[in-house]
Parts: sequence; structure tokens; C-alpha cells
Amino acid sequence: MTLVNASPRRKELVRIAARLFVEEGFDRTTVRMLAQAMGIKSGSLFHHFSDKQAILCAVIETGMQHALTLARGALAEAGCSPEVRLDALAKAHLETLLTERNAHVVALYEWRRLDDASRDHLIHLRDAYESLWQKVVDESLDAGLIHGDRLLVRRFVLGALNWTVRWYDPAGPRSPEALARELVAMLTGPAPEPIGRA
Amino acid sequence: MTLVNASPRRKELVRIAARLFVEEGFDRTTVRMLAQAMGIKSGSLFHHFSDKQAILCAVIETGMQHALTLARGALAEAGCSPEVRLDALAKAHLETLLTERNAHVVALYEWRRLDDASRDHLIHLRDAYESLWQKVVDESLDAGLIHGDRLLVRRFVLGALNWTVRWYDPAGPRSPEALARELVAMLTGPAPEPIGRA
DNA sequence: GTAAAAACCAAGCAAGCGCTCGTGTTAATT
DNA sequence: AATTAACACGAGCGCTTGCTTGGTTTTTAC
Repeated sequence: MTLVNASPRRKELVRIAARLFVEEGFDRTTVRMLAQAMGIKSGSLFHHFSDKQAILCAVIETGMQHALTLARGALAEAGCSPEVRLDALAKAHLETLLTERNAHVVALYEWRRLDDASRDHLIHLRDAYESLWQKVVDESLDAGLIHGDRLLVRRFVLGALNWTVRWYDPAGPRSPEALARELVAMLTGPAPEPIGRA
Repeated sequence: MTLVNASPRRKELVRIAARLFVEEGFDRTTVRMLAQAMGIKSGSLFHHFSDKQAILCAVIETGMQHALTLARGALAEAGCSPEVRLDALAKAHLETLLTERNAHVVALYEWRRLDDASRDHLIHLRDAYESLWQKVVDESLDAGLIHGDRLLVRRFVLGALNWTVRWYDPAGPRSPEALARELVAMLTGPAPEPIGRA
């Protein structure tokens, strides 16, 4: 499923790389900086990754796999009420945005630094995730819970959620759950009844 | 008001730089590439800008000034109906996102490459723009047109709009006006009456 | 206990980077 | 006609970049 092996050592390297890519940006993170943060010399880096680009790809893939796993789990646990499912998906999205923040920020800002091969690989993951969302949005539309063009709704909602990485402060007063519920409430209008928690 | 002079020649250079920064990213756009696209040699570049960084700042400032001008104009022409004002502001936002697309994309992706001085300068422009939005969002909340936390609503809406640069196709079937109206409709729920156009 | 495999290192190459500098060439001002 | 300021040039300095190479150490497997 993944492009290359996933030894625990490699996983740790990817985590470190993600942090540096966020702090400095991909282009400004030199292989020497990466190596030092990993406790090895720059030459040794290329035993784990074919080139710098492959590290970027691995980082982004990590985040996407995590998002997919979380979203599928959330939907499996949620019932079949459209509102609960929408809420659960939004919550899962915010949670992966938080716990795998570095990877997602890198995906957001450095996507264009990928070469064609890596991009092709990752686009499939992205498409799978977006079609998950589209299905849940469609359910809410069919139920009359929300209104509008199905494609636009999905894009606007995911846009609003993704943008949170630019301002959300995990140390602040609001939890991802609360945030998700506020967004859903914003879309459904003033709710006459509270959302039932599964 | 602006950080430096704004001769027509310089304006053209900034436009070219914006295009290259979008195509290649700031770090990968070399001063030689910039110079060649401008029809001069790399050394001559530094007669117009103190350093590469200053070009980035000028590009981003261009976009922000344009956004501010358009938003203020739109609000001045709009009446005092909260829904019309919200719609007008969203439309103005999408229009500047479209006509000054390069500058805004650069602002989005390369903000972190700014040095502290440039960032301080630009943050004031950004704050002015956001408080414009906050005022209009507050009006809509007070009128009962939309619901939710005032800060969150502003952030979610601006997030949804800004994210459009990642998927919006100006050659597609939808105009910025139509897009703006769809977003407002999404927030206000199923409108019992059509929006009056000023 | 030993052989194979995996991880690592020191050294450095070729290329590209932002930027400087001394000089020449226009174009506007006096 | 003389002065000045703005713009452009060519050459290149000092430094950093991603990546390679040949050889050593550490870990794993039997």
C-alpha cells in the first residue's frame, strides 16, 4: 500500500523531517539539518531515502493515511443520522489536523514541490478521502439538513476546516469536538434540537 | 502608505515576480530567473529592490492593497442590508482572489519567508482587512441572518473563500458572483426570498 | 561464532545560490 | 552644452546545496 518500507526507525525519521519542514519549509531544510536532527550524518540519510524528495513524499503520505484511518473509524462508529455523521467526520478531520499537524501543514504548503511520480501516488489517497466526504455531504443534502450544490458544499466545508491550521490554537479554550459542532451548526442553521451523541 | 516607491516599471517587475513565485515557489525562483523574465541581468535587479526578500514583500503588498480597495468599494456601493453587504464582500473577495491571483497565492504560500520587518508592515494591512470582514459578519449575526460565534464565523467563512484558490477554475461555468451567492446561501439556509440586487 | 546485511561515516565534487562592484550608457534637468 | 541621476552590464566572490563514493562499524540471522 505504501510506496516503500515503514520500519520504526524510518517512521521516526519521517516525524522529525515533518517537524523541520514545518519550521523551515522544504526548500530551506537542508539534508544536513535533517541529518543532524536525526543524529546521523548527511550521507547516511540516503540509505533511508532515495533523495530529499522521497522524504517529502513520505511525510505527506503519513498524514493522509492517518486522516483516512481516522475518518473511516469515525464513520464506522457513527450511526446513520446524517447530522451525526457529518459532525463525526468534521471532528475526525480536525483531530487528524491536530495530532498529525506537521504532516498536514507540509501537505498543504509543500504539495507543489513533489515530483510527478509522488504526486500521482498521493493523489489517489486524496481522492479516496474526498469521496468519503462527498458521500457524507450528499447524505446531509438528501436529508435536507443542509442546502446548496453538492460539490461546492464539500469544497467550502473542507476549505473552512483546512484553513483552521492557520489560526487554531490547541492550547486555547476550544476542543476539536466543539469546533466541529460549531461548524455543523453554522451550516444547519439554528438547531431546534441538540445533537444526539452516539 | 506603501513601503517604497511604485513606478510603473517597478509595478511591472512585481507582476512578473508574482507569476514566477507562483510557478516555482519563492525559494526556487532565483534572482537570475527573475532578471531574465524581466529582460535584464541579475545584477540590475538590485537597483529596483534592496534584496530578493523585498520583492516578495512588494508582491504580497500588491495583493493586499487590491483586496482592501475592492472590499471598501463594494461596501460603499452596497446598501445597509446585512445580506447584501455580506454577499458583496464575499464577491469582492473572490474577485481580488481572481484578478490578483498570483499575488494572493504568494501571500498564502510564502508568507513565512518574510523577514520580521516586512511581516510587521503587512500584518497591519491584513488586520485592517479582517476587521472589515468582522464588522460585516457582526451585522449579519445581529440581524439573525446567520448564527454562531462571531470570531469563528469570520474565520470559517474566510477560510472557505481563501481555499477556493486551490480548486477554482475561472474558465469553468461559475462566476465569482455565483460562487459568492452560493456560499452566503449555504450559511443563511434555504432563502425564502431571493436576494435583492442593489 | 561467523557471515551477511543494514546502518553509518568522512570527505568532497560539481553546480548553483544571493549579492557586490566598477564601469558604461542612456535620459532628464539645468 | 554640461551635470546628474537612473538604469544596466559583466565578472565574479564566498558560500551552500543535494548527492556520491569507498570504506568502517553495528546489527541480525543461523
